[in-house]
Amino acid sequence: MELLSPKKLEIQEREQKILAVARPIVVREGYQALSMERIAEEVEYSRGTIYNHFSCKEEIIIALAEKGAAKRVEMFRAAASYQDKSRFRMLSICYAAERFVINYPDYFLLEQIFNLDSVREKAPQKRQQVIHTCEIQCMGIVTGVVRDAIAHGDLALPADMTPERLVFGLWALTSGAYGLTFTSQSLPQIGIDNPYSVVRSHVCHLLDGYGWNPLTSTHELDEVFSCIEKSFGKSF
Amino acid sequence: MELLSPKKLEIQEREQKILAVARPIVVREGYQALSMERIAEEVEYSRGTIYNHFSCKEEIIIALAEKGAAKRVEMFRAAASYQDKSRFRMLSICYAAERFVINYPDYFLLEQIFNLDSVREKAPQKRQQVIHTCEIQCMGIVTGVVRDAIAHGDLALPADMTPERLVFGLWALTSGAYGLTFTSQSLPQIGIDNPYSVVRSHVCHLLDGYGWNPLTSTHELDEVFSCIEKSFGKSF
DNA sequence: TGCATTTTTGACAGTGTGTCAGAAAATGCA
DNA sequence: TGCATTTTCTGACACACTGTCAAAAATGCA
Repeated sequence: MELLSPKKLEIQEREQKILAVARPIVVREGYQALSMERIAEEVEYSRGTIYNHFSCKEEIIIALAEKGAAKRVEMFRAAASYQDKSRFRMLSICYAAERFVINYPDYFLLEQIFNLDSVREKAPQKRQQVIHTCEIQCMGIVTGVVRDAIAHGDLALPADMTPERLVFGLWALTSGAYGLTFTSQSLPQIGIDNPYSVVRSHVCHLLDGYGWNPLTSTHELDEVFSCIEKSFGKSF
Repeated sequence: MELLSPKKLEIQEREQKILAVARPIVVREGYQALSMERIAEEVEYSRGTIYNHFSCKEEIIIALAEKGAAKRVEMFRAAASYQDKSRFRMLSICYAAERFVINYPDYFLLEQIFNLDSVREKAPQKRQQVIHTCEIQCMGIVTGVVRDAIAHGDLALPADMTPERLVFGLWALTSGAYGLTFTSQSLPQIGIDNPYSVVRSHVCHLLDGYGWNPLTSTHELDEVFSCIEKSFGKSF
């Protein structure tokens, strides 16, 4: 399909190499520690060459975050396509969100950094658009499951609630919890040693609060999730 | 109590002046735009003098975040001290959390910046401790209300749930939602024009999911919150 | 091979950091 | 008040990083 000259190929490869070098720096030492100078040293090209690929270090952050966003879409899509009761599909997506954070904590951290205005604003519009599109895609996948639930009579939303609003709540709950997991120093001290199981529990009770059938009783919770876990096997 | 020499007083005042100058820079132009150089220019002292007060710009961020954390504790305390049914007190605290973000978006943004490892790690341990203590205090206030609810028979938690875990869920939901409100570009596009009312609704349904009495029916929701709003009047 | 095009380089000007020796100011005391 | 002592302030210094651009090197094609 694409017959690239050796030079073009080298350039493409170098782009990936730059990202590969940048990623551990950002993740392990923070955004502050990332500098074009340092990247140039590590990939053994001059700073000018790095600037041919990325206009600034913020663009590198976004390029990394893009990969994460695409991965999440992929995982959500797989989870939603699982054929079963609507509630089970919803929980599968929550499981996917959990696995995303556990399997790719780097991507999650990068997302947090990207979310800072000061970082996002410096990067080119086009890159931001890619991530935005992924966000909308995830949203679409999850609201799709909610709509299916309503269509199948598993769920009846109150007048002031829409599928989007419900999903926003789940999104807030999970991203908030995982965010706190990474940033708050208080969690172990107050006895939250496994935030993931807490999130699972809250998601279930929130769905219960909206009457999304079939309700999950507490003792079934682990069972349901281990069933979901099995059905995905090693694929996540 | 404290008879300070005029010089000591001047120094104290200058510290506040530095913070007052730094705050709008961080909030309006982002963490990137804050520099000791710029602060020095604006307060009309040399850079060396600024360094006598704060070891680095990260410490300035934390000093600002400290004020916000203290404010939140104050608001939570006021909300929890409201004498009424446990569920009503819980919702009052959620209202306080909402007002905090609405009234002091600067503080909320600063908190987000402070939460980045790269910023937090550079600041002195002692400052971090202050914020951590505020976090624990807030936690204590809210879990106190949960414990009261259990003691009064308004709430019975399932076996795997503790007051701390429940509060963690509410904390995640609210901080996640408000975080998204500030950072996500997708919200208006998917019809989330008032995230605050969505959070209110989810909090109520989550509490319903746990069977925290008296359950709030959807049409009562606005009523309950406007009642809370009135009871605090202008105090928030 | 030679020449046009593309790619790479590193020097440059600019902005910022954190430190520290010495200048300046404030304070205490006879 | 004058003067020694202490405290506070300053700006020059060494260093790190940014983003640019003219010149150098590599590449590819006739």
